[in-house]
Amino acid sequence: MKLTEAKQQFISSWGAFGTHWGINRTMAQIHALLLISPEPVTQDDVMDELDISRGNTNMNIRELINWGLVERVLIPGERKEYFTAEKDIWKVVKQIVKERKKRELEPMLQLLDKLEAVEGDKRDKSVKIFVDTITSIKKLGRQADKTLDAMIKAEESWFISSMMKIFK
Amino acid sequence: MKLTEAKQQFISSWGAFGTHWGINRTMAQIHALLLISPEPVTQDDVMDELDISRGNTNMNIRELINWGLVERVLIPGERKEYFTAEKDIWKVVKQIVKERKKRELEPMLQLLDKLEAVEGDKRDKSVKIFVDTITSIKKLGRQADKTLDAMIKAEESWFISSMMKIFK
DNA sequence: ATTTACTTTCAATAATTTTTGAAAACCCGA
DNA sequence: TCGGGTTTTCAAAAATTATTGAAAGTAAAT
Repeated sequence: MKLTEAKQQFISSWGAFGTHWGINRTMAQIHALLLISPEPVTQDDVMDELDISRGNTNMNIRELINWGLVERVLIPGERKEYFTAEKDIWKVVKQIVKERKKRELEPMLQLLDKLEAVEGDKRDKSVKIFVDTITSIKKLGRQADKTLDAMIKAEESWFISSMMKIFK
Repeated sequence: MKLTEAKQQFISSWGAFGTHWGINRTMAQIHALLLISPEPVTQDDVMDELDISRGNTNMNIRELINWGLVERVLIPGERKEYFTAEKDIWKVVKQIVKERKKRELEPMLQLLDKLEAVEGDKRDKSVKIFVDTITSIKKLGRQADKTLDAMIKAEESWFISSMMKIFK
């Protein structure tokens, strides 16, 4: 397979992959493009390469910056902005985990705390099953939260070797 | 907070949560409803409770069955079908992990294998960065694959205590 | 064999999400 | 402060995804 074709396949599947994870296709594609670009690229490069509008490109690049996955790069003497993606995949994964934890897991845990305190007699079956469900989701959620915290702090090599020990 | 209100909040946030994970809102809501229902429920119960149409209810229940999260229950003497969700949250998580691994991670790893074998000279910078990116994604992906396999097989208590050891 | 109770399908519609592109804002240098 | 290159915004349009509901399908009961 030729490089050009391989790049396109990568970009398009990374995009499809993204949609399964609540990330929009274009944002994931731009990320993929930046990941495999040796040099920083401009908005116009992205527009040309992926054939999308200026507005769309701009919004999604900004969103990637919010996620901490892409950075602006200023090239001395150049007026245009250039962009580059973090290339260390382990860092990328940690960054995504960190953001999603903050945006999704933490609010969910807060909600569960509130819901667990529902009024009612636990001898009532529907109260019991509700509270039990909430409690067990919370328990697992808290464990996940701790585990992810540790992961965010971990070095890749340390993390992987720990996993190896457990899972052989 | 009253049980009725708590239930509604749970259902609605579980639905919102689902959308961040590539699951449609309704499917997640039905799942939430079944999770907190002490007894098996019928399609009509779901329709009434969530105020959605028959067709929609039917499709999403079937999808939950495909995911292995919900089961049909036949009640002797009753003509109607009843449905019930797996209540053990650890099993639910394992089931979801198993399905998503099969549907997403495995195909991605296969693609990466193909892409890694791209033609071209690694002294060419754009070839090098492409191959390096693919290789490192693959490496992490394979580790995740193994880890998830171990998790799928694990007992909750064993799994959690292993995690505790690593992450204190 | 027909009725009745229920389930499934799917074309049409509605809702939501994404994308566009032109206008406005921004920013640097002259 | 003006001009031109660049970025950002956002209302409108397009694309995608979810939902409806009526008709078709299925199968137990009579």
